[in-house]
Amino acid sequence: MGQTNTLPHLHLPLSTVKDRKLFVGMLNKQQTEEDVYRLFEPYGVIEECTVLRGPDGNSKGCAFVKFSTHAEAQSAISALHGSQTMPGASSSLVVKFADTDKERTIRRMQQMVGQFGIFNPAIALPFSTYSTYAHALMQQQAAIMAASHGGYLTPSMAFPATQLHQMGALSINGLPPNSMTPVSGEFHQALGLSSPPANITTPSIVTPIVNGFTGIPHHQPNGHPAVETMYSNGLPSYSTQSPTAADTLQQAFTGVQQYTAIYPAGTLTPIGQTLPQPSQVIQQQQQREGPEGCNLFIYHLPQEFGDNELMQMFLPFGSVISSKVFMDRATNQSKCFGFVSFDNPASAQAAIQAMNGFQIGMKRLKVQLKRPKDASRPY
DNA sequence: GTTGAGCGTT
Repeated sequence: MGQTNTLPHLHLPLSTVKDRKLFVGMLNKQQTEEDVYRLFEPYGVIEECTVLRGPDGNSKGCAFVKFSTHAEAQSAISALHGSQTMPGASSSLVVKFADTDKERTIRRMQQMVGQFGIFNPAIALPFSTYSTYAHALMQQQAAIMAASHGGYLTPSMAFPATQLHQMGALSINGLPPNSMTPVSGEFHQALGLSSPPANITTPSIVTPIVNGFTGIPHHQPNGHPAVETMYSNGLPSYSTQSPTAADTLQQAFTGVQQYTAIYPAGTLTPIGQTLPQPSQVIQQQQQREGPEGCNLFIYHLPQEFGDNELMQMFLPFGSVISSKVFMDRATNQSKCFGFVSFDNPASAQAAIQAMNGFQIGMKRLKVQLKRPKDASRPY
């Protein structure tokens, strides 16, 4: 005897909203409630259908659809998730159960950390009753994270205060450190940030190997020219610079050579850092820009450069707090520009002086301060 | 060919 199509409300306690409410993503911005309704109608009785919109009324490209039963919602997922790509959408339709309240709370905290570096839930959340709840949630999350790491890693052990500062974790002014530290640690783990975002110290392996740009011959299996060959065609334009600058540049490119030799394409691990176990590979893209005057825009990067090669190239000028090469999403190819952020403006200026106009192959790097996003703000 | 995207949780 198999299952029969019993009506859920006969046996289950009143069906909770969350197990029959769906989040729908990857709609296009033109699709209305009615369009979404028609899409989901075949799979059950729809009690609610809402397209999420911004303040200006424009669709955010996603929606909520609430069915009358869990089974209907599940069947819609099975039938529709990934089934099609809406015109103008960047990937196929997403249909999944909507976040629970807990997940929503955590998501909000993550957003606030990403935007403001706020790690104190009493500040991050608008109401104190929520902050108590959030704190409990974070402890729960921290326990899970700790368990998955073998339980030995605490944030306070993993990060010196200076490094936390670089990461933007201690950015609340006017709060005594001892009021923040315990909370920030738990929060840090709750957000899955238990490994540093980048190797901030200069890798020791760069230092001893300074032999010029012809480098160590090695071949890459993918048929791309090895990165170091790009620097072997003549000494670039920095020859008028001081010997100190030249040394620094040699270190930079030797770093790239060493890096690519050890970690061929695609790995995310900076040199000098042990390869993480898969369970430790956690999203670490929260941090973005550094302070004003610390963020560089770099254009004409070699096609082969990824985030880590970019970082290696700029590490000799200071503490790189982030590096990002823009990729074409469709082709997964570099767009040959990117960003590097330092923790202080002097490093950024030193990097500009040394690297702007640097010739690589047929191109010269453009290295300049990133344009501020509010560049032409009126008043 | 040019500035931190994208995927969005009421």
